[in-house]
Amino acid sequence: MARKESITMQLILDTAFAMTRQEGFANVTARKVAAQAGCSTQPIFRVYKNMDELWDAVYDRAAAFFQDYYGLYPRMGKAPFVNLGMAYIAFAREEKHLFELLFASDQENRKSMYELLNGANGNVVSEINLAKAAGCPDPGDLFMKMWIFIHGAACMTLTGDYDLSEVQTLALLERSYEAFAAAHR
Amino acid sequence: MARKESITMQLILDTAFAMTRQEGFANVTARKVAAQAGCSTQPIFRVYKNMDELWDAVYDRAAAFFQDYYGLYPRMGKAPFVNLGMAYIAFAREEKHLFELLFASDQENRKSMYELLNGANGNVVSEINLAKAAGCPDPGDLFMKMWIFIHGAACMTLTGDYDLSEVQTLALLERSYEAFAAAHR
DNA sequence: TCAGTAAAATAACAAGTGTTATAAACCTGA
DNA sequence: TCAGGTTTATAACACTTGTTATTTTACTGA
Repeated sequence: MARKESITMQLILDTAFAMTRQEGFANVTARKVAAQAGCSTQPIFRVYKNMDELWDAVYDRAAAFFQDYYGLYPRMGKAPFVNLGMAYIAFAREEKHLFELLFASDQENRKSMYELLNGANGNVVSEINLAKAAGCPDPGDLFMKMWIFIHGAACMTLTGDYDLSEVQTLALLERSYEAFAAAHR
Repeated sequence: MARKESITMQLILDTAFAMTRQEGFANVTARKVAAQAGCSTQPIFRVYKNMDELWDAVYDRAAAFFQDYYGLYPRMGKAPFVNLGMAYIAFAREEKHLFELLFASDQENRKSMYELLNGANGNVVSEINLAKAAGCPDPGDLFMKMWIFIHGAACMTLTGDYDLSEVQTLALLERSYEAFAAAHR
């Protein structure tokens, strides 16, 4: 019937995502994706109506990527929220552009931070339950405080204003949790 | 000798700065500045060698603007760092684009966060001295923790993930200071 | 008054952008 | 084999960007 498809949606999304990881979506253009994928710009606009649709796809991919990243990140902290926070800060350091896309940009189609963190596995809910089980009277409030702190460290990483080692960060988060939790008693 | 200058450096910088305030420097183009200033693009490049130089000028102006903003911001907090933090967070809410330019972008010519905060008046140093006078054993460390927290809240306002009132924010910062300070004892 | 000179306006260039028209390539059912 | 239809490549369009010739304007010292 017709010519066989050689440039798949997969290939285009893979390429655009890889470029976003390396240089941010602001530097992803139709021609650059095409060059990287070894084709013309035509297949891109066959698969995605326009660049906005490609952005949506890259965004969803980044969200899934973060979920995987958290899933694979080693558990080193004992206090609630600390493991999630460690992964978050490491993600900011190692995946600057993805972090920006997901957590530090003000796009139209962006999900809320809570939605992204909680993901499909209910990461946040689990941690809040942990805090509740540990006897915290207001675990939601504690989460808010911890997350403001953690987000602050992550954002400072982006601009180079925070540069503590993993070990130091772990201690910082554990102690901050302790400080916030103590204030609740 | 020559024609009188009608488009001054002042006018161009004022215009570019006002536009940056409203829509961010990413949306400031030579033609748009010219249109706003009621002239052609030529005077811009007479005064500034290129757009990068204009960026530098706008950046310095923004830094000075933040200093003024802090100077005029009402003192409502008692604990060290709280007033500075309140102004910082309000600045993020009210001057989104300037905040981004100064504190949440990763440009080449950007100053460090500490430099910007401390300014010409030694704002940070004063606050650290206050904490020391209040008997804090490690005021530098306390500042770091407080500032991570404050920066987190400010960055969340940018993305709409933080939306507490001024009164609530004040209470949050005061209590956080207490929590961090208590952990130092 | 008028020549010289600096500033400003006009217009253009070269890149780079998203997107689309057109033409070539290629696969498959008949 | 070959006609129809889909995918792809090639070009092009329309637009925006920074930046720079070129020309016009207007001021001032003589």
